[in-house]
Amino acid sequence: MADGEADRGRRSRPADVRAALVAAAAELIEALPEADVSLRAVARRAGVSHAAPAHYFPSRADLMAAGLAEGFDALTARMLAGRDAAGDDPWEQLKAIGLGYIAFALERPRTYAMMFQPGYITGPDSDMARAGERCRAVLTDAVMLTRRPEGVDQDLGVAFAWMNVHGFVSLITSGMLDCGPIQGAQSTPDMAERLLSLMKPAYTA
Amino acid sequence: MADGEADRGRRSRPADVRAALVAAAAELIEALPEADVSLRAVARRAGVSHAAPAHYFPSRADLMAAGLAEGFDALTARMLAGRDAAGDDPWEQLKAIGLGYIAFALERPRTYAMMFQPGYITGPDSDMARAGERCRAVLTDAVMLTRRPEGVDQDLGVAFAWMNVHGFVSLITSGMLDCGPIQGAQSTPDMAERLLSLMKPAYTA
DNA sequence: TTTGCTGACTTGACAGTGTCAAGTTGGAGT
DNA sequence: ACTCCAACTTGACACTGTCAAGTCAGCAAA
Repeated sequence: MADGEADRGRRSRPADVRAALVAAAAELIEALPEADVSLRAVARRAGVSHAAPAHYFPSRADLMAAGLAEGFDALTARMLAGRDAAGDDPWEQLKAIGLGYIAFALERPRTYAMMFQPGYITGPDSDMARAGERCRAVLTDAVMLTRRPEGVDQDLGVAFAWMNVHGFVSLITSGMLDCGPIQGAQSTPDMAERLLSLMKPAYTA
Repeated sequence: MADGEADRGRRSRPADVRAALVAAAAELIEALPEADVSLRAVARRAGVSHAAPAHYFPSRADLMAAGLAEGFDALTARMLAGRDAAGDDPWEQLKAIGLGYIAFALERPRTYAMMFQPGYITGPDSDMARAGERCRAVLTDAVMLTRRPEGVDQDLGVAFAWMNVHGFVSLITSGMLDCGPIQGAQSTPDMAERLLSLMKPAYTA
């Protein structure tokens, strides 16, 4: 992205290999169980030797973190799309953000689960941590606009909203929660909508 | 446990080795990151050869599942202890169950996280699945006793409560949520109490 | 007592893994 | 033309899960 000349190289200038590795990692993260996403499998898919990743990433965790940072950015985009499609009511906007969040997590369950796996965020100033921070900011802004009951400060409101959507998708994807047999809920999105509606009292005056 | 004669064997009758393996697995699951809990490390800790586990468990996942089933039972016990220490009000009982749930998860974070990792529950009639079912039953019973607003059926109530506590502890243990900087919350349990209180409108008429 | 058998492991091997050390190579700079 | 160096590759090591084969105590039958 920094330099524009992309014409000269026959193949694989440094930036290309790095980008290919990250892209391959992102693909395999969604395609395979976490334990099977090996450094060597990523290298194979990117068409480089098994030790090439070591030149760009100190360890397997760092390569995974690069792929997961893209996941956070995609999640952020989904939340923003939901918000912008909603009306002007702060609560409706917050709910739309939550539904966008849930939609992303259910579409890319393995990526989502791995994003929250401890061990991949190395430090508070890593790419992945900053991507996560941008994601959180969307939620924080939306909560800030709501008029909450007394005692529900902004941080509490953010925590409540986040733990609801995160808990929901985690239970679904881990197979603990079945939306099928639940009375009156035809589908998972329908169930998500009904559940998020239960949060309303915390975000309306 | 099934047979009483423990005197004859010089050492390691079959039940002993199996139990030692499960106990070693449960210990290592809490002591080490998930990827480091290897079949061989468990076997070493139990004092048997690296292939001994294969005689009792078809694969690594099955051995882990046995350790995690114990985790579900401990979680169930914690929830029951919370409920029994609470008063008669159904909502207070439900909240106490939630706080017990959270306390367990924060005390044994790695065990808890692994319990919800997909891939360890092999089938609906596995030991681990049944332990999970017993755990869920405690929550279901407590929700059943509450008087909920119209439209909040029992399944919806169970899902809402579960996703709240599960989401909370998952965000905490994955480092996404810090209780430190949150206004007015001195500690994580204090924060948990304030957050669970936000669920009250869904469980009171 | 000897024989044969079976369950409960152990030993050994194989392919695959993350990571480190050393080698190779193609292009830029002088 | 020569040097130099980044960008890899090759090779090795210890470790992993799983399978095949071996060992060995205890027991039933002869």
